[in-house]
Amino acid sequence: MKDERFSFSKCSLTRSMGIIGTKWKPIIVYVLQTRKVRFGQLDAYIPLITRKVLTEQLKELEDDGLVIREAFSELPPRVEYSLTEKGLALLPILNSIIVWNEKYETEPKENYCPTSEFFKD
Amino acid sequence: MKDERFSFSKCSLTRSMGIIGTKWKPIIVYVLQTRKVRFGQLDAYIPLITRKVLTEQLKELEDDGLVIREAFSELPPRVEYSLTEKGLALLPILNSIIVWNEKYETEPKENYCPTSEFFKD
DNA sequence: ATTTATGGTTACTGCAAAGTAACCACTATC
DNA sequence: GATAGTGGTTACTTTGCAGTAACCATAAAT
Repeated sequence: MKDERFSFSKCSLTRSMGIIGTKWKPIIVYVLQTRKVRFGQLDAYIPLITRKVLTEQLKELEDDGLVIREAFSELPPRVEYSLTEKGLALLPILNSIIVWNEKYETEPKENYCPTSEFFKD
Repeated sequence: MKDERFSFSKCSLTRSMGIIGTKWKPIIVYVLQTRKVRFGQLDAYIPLITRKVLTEQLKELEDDGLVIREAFSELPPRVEYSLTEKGLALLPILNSIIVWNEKYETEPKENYCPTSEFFKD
């Protein structure tokens, strides 16, 4: 997030929300898990995300130190994304957020968060 | 957060970020802890927050089921805010987010998150 | 030439979060 | 009357997130 109101805050919580408190980043991190995933796989697997937003968010996640982007010199072009240690450390927090929400959501809804379970090697 | 792109999402993570992924709500929840705190105390203790935003965020936190607002029939007017069980359950998550950020922040900064430690009974 | 595969990029738009500035209501005190 | 205490409310503005639509580049296959 480029919003300096978040990133320039003296409060660690606020700075953190500037990184993860967005619509798509948590999902991307959650989907990556421990795998290396290609752009097109992410695009196909995360419902409703546009390639424009996916590109942006991956770039920001890379800037924020959560994601590694590995480009290969080959054609068709091939790029793989994976989590850094920092990104991996966020996973249990995301899981606890899901558990928290599902426990206390007023009108319980199904959880359709994409996971990495469906990726084929 | 009124943004329906978050609250109407099928993904529990996205709905959660719609509730907590904002600038001020995490701080407000963090400050409340287990205490009953008055509007003016929150205003005085959370640096830089405007009464306008504080009012809004408290209202939304109440709507989201994280905060209880208790108004007393007296003058001067007295209103007290406290966390619900749902709000209390979020505290350890906020703590782990702080720990995560401080561990992995590129250029470590001081953490000036207001806490409830300074409230006098 | 057209389509497919791969990973994007660009121009534009709408909307909500957050901020600024001013104001409100009631009561009590000086 | 002015100030202070309490808890707000209102009108307006700025900014960035996210979405829409179209396009780009390279290579290979039909």
